[in-house]
Amino acid sequence: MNQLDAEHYRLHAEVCKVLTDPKRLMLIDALADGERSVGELAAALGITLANASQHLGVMRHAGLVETRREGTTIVYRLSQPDIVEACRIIDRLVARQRPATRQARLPIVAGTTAGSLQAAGAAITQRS
Amino acid sequence: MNQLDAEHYRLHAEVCKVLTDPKRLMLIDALADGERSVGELAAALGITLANASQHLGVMRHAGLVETRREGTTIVYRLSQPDIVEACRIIDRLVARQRPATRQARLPIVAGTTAGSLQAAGAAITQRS
DNA sequence: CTGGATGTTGCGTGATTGCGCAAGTAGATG
DNA sequence: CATCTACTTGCGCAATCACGCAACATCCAG
Repeated sequence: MNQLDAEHYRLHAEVCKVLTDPKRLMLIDALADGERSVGELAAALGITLANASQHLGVMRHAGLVETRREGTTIVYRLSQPDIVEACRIIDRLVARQRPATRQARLPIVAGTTAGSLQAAGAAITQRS
Repeated sequence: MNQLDAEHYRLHAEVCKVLTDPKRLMLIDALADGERSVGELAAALGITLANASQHLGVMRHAGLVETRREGTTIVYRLSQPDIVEACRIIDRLVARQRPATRQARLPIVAGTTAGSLQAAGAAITQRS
């Protein structure tokens, strides 16, 4: 079962490095809904075009996304949709352990934002 | 569907940072089989005790492992076994894209090692 | 209390990473 | 060809990381 293959672990780590940046995770989520141009993605995340391009370049280099040219724009899509599945698992894992860290920062229940409450609710209800 | 929650993505990225190092991936695989002491793990990976302890410390800080004291030894176990599932997905993903990168490095078919041929075969047959 | 086995932590170093900014490339348009 | 739009890439900086080494902590035995 265990591979004991150092090279394999190195490549696995290499792929995980892509998931190391919040913006790249947002890009994956954005692309999970379908292909998008660099400009659309940059706008969606509220980052510069150059920055989006850099992150997408990293992802492309790792083989997680592919590009298609359409006129002057370049359209990105996930080439390994399975990665979304892996992200979902970690999402749930984070949601599971987030409430604990949240409580540390929110000693009182009262004035929480709608967003955080919603997130907490989702984490609890969340099964699937 | 999309969370659009920057904090969530930050935490997700934080967890993924743990998976960024080959040795930590090996530790996860080793712990997937059951709990082990630091010494056992260090020996299994062929690294120093200090190094293993450091990596395990990172994993513990991220909430992926927990410890139990047993005499003088300290036993680690996965506290989020789901992480193994996520790793499996990325494993398959890597195995799927490895042959491609291999071919780039092995222009001729002839003298390939048994290992790489086997890996390539597995990746092709693989379709689960 | 002494000594030994098992882990953990602090420090310094070399390497990697993310970012903004500016320059460069590629296709469309006039 | 000139120019505009949509991207990409090179550069320099600040921050983070992995590792070895050495010092420290913890538990057990005698």
